[in-house]
Amino acid sequence: MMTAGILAKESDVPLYTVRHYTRIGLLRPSRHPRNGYKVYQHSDATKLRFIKSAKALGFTLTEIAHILDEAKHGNSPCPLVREIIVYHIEENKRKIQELKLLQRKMEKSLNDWSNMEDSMPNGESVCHLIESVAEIEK
Amino acid sequence: MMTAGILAKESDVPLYTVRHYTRIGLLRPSRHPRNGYKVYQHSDATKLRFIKSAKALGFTLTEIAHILDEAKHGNSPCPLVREIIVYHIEENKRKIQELKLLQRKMEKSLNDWSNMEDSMPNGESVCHLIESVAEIEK
DNA sequence: GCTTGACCTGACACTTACTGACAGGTTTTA
DNA sequence: TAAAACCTGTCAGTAAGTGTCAGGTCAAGC
Repeated sequence: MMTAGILAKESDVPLYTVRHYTRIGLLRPSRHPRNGYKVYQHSDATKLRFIKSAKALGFTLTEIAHILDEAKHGNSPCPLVREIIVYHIEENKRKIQELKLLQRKMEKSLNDWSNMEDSMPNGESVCHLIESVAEIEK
Repeated sequence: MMTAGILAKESDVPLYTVRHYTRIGLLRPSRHPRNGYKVYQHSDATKLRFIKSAKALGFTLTEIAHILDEAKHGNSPCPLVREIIVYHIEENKRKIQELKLLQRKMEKSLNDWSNMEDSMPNGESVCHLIESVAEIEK
């Protein structure tokens, strides 16, 4: 039994994150009958810890919501967890390749530009440095 | 002199993107006096081409807006372009390292989990697979 | 018993770069 | 002349927060 601020502090999570999770329904506090303040339980701290761990493993909040939902319905969320991480492993591999490609492209551009003068913009060109990269790719 | 649809088609950009760029002020069409339709010039096509190229090099729309602004004020945007790409090269390097770390973590987790049974959630645990990863890290 | 400061509340705007849908007005083509 | 194609502005949604606002509540000190 605690307020949002206490839960945030004890779980080492910013207060606005606790509020955000509450707003999107990941956390479902009850209400203090007297003042209407949100009241969190010990199980919310467990849940918040789980959310932190899952996020650190690359799970999105939407996926975490599905996992929590599965658990709430009395099913083991583990098969879903295995399925999601397999997908993330593939996606992340793709993403890394994409960023590496961009990295090479940026480094090559900067290098090529070292021999080029700055130019003034006109109706046909904004910055010939960037336009030259597009030209090469054609 | 053309409408949004024509500009989009000629520049091979989705119509909603042209509208989006217009809404955020990257493109500034005049108005047809008769029907109030937006009217784009040849220079907008040049600009749109530039935006496409800059985006492909990793520039954000906000950065592109600054570059365009510099050009509009009659200054060469090239120094700014060089400065931004140097920053992106560093940032992207960092991002790649971060994703590689995540990749190793995910692969190790999936591997470790192959020897673990699925579990049922309770008040102290949601999914022991994910919680075990957090435990190891402590 | 009252004030002050810390804490709580909901609501909203902003971030990135679109993506999609909506209702209604205009233009072109058959 | 009517239907098809295209135009308009506006709004909501995406992911995951981050930040601000005005105002309500609580505990401590005087």
